[in-house]
Amino acid sequence: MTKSDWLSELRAEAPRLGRASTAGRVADVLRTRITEGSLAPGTRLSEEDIGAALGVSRNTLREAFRLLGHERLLVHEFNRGVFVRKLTVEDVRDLYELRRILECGAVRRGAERHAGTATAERWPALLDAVRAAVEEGEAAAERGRWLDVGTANMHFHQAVSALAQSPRVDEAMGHLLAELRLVFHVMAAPQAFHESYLADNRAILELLLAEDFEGAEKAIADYLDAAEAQLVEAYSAAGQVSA
Amino acid sequence: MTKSDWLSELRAEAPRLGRASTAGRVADVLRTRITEGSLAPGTRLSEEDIGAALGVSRNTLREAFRLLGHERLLVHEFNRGVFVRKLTVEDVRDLYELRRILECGAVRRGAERHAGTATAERWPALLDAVRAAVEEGEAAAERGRWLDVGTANMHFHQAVSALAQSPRVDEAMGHLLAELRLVFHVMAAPQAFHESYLADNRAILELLLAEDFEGAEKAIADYLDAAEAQLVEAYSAAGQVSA
DNA sequence: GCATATTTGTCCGTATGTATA
DNA sequence: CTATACATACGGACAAATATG
Repeated sequence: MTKSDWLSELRAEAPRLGRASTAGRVADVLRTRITEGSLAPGTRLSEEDIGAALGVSRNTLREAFRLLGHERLLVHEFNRGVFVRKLTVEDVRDLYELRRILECGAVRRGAERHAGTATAERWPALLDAVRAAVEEGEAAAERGRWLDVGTANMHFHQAVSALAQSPRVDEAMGHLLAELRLVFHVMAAPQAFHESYLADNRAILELLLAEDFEGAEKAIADYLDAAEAQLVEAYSAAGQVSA
Repeated sequence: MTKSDWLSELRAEAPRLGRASTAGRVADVLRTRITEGSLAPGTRLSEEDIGAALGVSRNTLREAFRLLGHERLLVHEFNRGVFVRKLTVEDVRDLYELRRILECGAVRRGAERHAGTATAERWPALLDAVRAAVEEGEAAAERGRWLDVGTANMHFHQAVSALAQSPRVDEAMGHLLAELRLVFHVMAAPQAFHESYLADNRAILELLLAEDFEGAEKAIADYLDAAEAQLVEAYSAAGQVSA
C-alpha cells in the first residue's frame, strides 16, 4: 500500500473524530490501522501529512503518538519522527518469555486464590470467559473466518491471564497481545497458524474445569513454546533482520 | 510542604534543563520530586505555574505529563488537570499480586534456562547483581542510611526479576517499583520496615547460590505476603480511603 | 442558581536545530 | 557542502469546561 493510499483512507475517517478527547480518538484510528496491518511496520508517520489528513493540529497529533508509543505500536526516534514498530526476532522471543511468566503465573495464582475462600464466588465467571473465548474461536473456524479465529485466540489468552484477578496483569497482557498483532502479519498462512491451536485451547479449558491446574499450566507452557517456535521460524523465513 | 515551597525549589532546577529532549528532562525532574515524596500524592500540577517555574512552554510540559502518566506517577483528569497519583489499598494489593507473578516467575524461568545450556554463561553475572544489591543494603544499614536501604531493596528485587533475562520483564518491574515508591512514603517508620527484610534478602541470595530455586521462590512469596500485609495495615492506619 | 474567573483543550504561526538527499 | 525537509520548541490565541464567589 502506497503512502497516498492510506493517507486518503485516513481522510475518510476524519468525520469520526467528533467525541471526547481528540488525541485519544486519533490514537484509536491509528491503532486500528496498525493492528489491522494497513500501516506496515517501518512506515514513517509524518506529523504534517497525518495531521492534515485527520484535520488535527500537530500538538494534538503528537499527544496521540505518545499514547501509541507507550503501547509500543510506534517508536519515536528523536529528531527523526515516529515509525510503525518493527519487531525483531528477539522481540518475538521476549514477548513469549513474558507470556510464559504472565499466563502460567496467572493460572497458578488464580488456583491459589480459588483454593482460598475470599474470592471463590468470582471463579465461575472467570472460567465462563475462558469458555466463551474457546467457543468463539470454534464458531469462527466453522464459518471460515480466520481473522476472527485469531481475535478469539487473543480473547482466550486474555481470559486466561484474567484468572489472576489483577487489573495490572490484565493491562500488561493487553499491551503484550496488541504488540503481538504486529508479528502475526508476517505469517504467510495465518489460518493454519491459528487453527492449529483451537484444540489446545479447548484442552486447556477442560483442564481448568477439572481443576487440574498443574496440567493446565503445563499445557499453556507447551502451547507457548510451540507457537514461539513457529513464529520465529516464519520470521526468519520472511528475511527479518535481528537488530 | 506548601505550593509555593516546592514551586521555588523547582525553579532552582531550571538550569539543569540543558540537554536532549526537553519534555524528557522535565519528566526526569518531576519524577524525582514525586518519588522522593516532595510532591505529595493528590497535589495538582498546574500547567501554567510549573511551566513558568521550569521555563518551558505549556505544550512541552504537557508532553512531560503524558510520559509520567504512562508511568502511573500522574493521573490525568480530562478538563481538570493532572495530579500526583494517589494509590488506594486496592492498588497496593494489586501491585503485590503482580510482583508475586513477576518475581516468582522470573526465578522459575531463570532456573529453567539456567538448567538448559543456551544462556548458562550469563547466570553468574545475574547472581552477582543480586549479591551486590544485598551487600549494598547491608552496608547502608550499618551506616544508618535508611533511605539507601530502601533503594538497595529496590535494586535487590530488580535484580531478582532480571533472572528472567527479559527486557520486558525488567521494564515492567521498573515501573512497578517506581509506583511502589508512592506507597512507601505513607510508612511511618520506613527504617524499621526496610531493615526487617535485609536478612530475608540475604537468605534468598543463599538459596539462589545453592540452586534451591523452589526454596527461593517460596521465600520470595513469603516475603511479599509479609510486606504486603505490613503495608496494607500501615495504609489503613493512615486513614487512606479505598476508592 | 447564576455570573465570573481560572484553567484546560486545541489550534496556529514561527524560529531553530537536526538529519538526509 | 549545500539545500531541503522535517522535528522540536516556543508563544499566542480562543473556545470550552470547571471552579469560585
